[in-house]
Amino acid sequence: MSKENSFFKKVHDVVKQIPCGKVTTYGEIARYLGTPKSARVVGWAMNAVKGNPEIPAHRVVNKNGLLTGKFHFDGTNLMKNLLENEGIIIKNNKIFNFKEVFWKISIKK
DNA sequence: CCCGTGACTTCCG
DNA sequence: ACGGAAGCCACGG
Repeated sequence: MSKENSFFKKVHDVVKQIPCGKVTTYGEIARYLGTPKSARVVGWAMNAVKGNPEIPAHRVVNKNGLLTGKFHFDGTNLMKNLLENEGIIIKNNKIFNFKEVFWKISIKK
């Protein structure tokens, strides 16, 4: 209950609302939450949700569109496979059409 | 309260 | 252009 207001919960909530075939960045999420310098915490929150199929953490990449968390899924091309499955082009662990699949966070509460 | 950790980001050389 | 280092914030112990 108390944790419902935690930074993690906010990150989880945002990531869960990422539309299919779209991706976003840690910094964008952090900035949306009001803490643009807490991008690392966002990534850390991803690790906390690792194993939750309801949270598409594979849709969250770094600012350069690089699949930095790829090694955290299973150490293989799982993350790449999931993204490609949504129509996202991955080139050398990086999103080729990053700007095309980039999702601007705009949640209405 | 202090310390360590981390899937980032930015600056400096 | 490339690589290394520092800064950053939140959480757990």
